[in-house]
Amino acid sequence: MPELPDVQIFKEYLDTSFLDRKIVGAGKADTQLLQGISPEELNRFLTGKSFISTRRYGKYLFARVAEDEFLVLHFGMTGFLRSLRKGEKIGSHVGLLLQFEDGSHLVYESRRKLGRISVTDTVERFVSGRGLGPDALELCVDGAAFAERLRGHRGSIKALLMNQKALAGIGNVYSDEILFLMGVHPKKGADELNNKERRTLAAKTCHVLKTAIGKHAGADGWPQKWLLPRRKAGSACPHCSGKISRITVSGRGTYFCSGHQS
DNA sequence: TTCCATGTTCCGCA
DNA sequence: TTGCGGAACATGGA
Repeated sequence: MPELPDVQIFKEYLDTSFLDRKIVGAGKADTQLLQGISPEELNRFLTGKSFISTRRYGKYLFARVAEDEFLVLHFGMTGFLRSLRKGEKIGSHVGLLLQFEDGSHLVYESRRKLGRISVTDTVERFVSGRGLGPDALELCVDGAAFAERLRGHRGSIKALLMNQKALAGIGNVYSDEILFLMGVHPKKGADELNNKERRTLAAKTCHVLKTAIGKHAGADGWPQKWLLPRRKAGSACPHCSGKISRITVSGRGTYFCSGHQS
């Protein structure tokens, strides 16, 4: 589920398990996933170096291997990181396999191959090149600034939350969760919100992101009152007597409670 | 078989 | 000109 909280968990995984280990080879690089670099170039780029530090911005994960050299990972809809078990055969979904000097392996996997692997010299240049808005979690330090960021958009409130140019990191699942907990209909116009509602939306967004990260993006289970564990048409709403419905908003399958989200 | 799926990008339209 | 909504993309599972 690679939205901001999921990518944050991947970052913490790299930080605890793969920092400062020498890379001795980068293989199995899938050319469908590589952007602006060949498998051979990527291998040369990484071999002999190690991850010095990592940084997450929106749904992107940056692993620094030199002063001005970063590996950039984007996970698409189905990408994730894991280590290789001993003696495990490499499956066809592997998009990148990093071998470390100590014998451990890091695997980037992507079933639907919608992820992207690239390199950059600075995070800032990459972010501005993509036109990404401020990172949603970083905006949480300033509620007023966050609320201000939500002003001036015409489309639906759900589309605004998912718009990476307005706010980087939130996708389909967490935008539904935020609006579910706030009790707002996903098709409500973003320009219909008043100042107070924008502040509430900002606060609710931060609450959802931080809680999801605290729950290890679902590995520790979801809060009982959340939409996530019952993201299915016909499920009973834990807040009212309503039922969960599925509609399409901005071309994405959207789940909400027709009872308390109006 | 058909529909749906957590991602981004591109195109047409207002 | 700008921003929004929907289709397309690749692949697998229900």
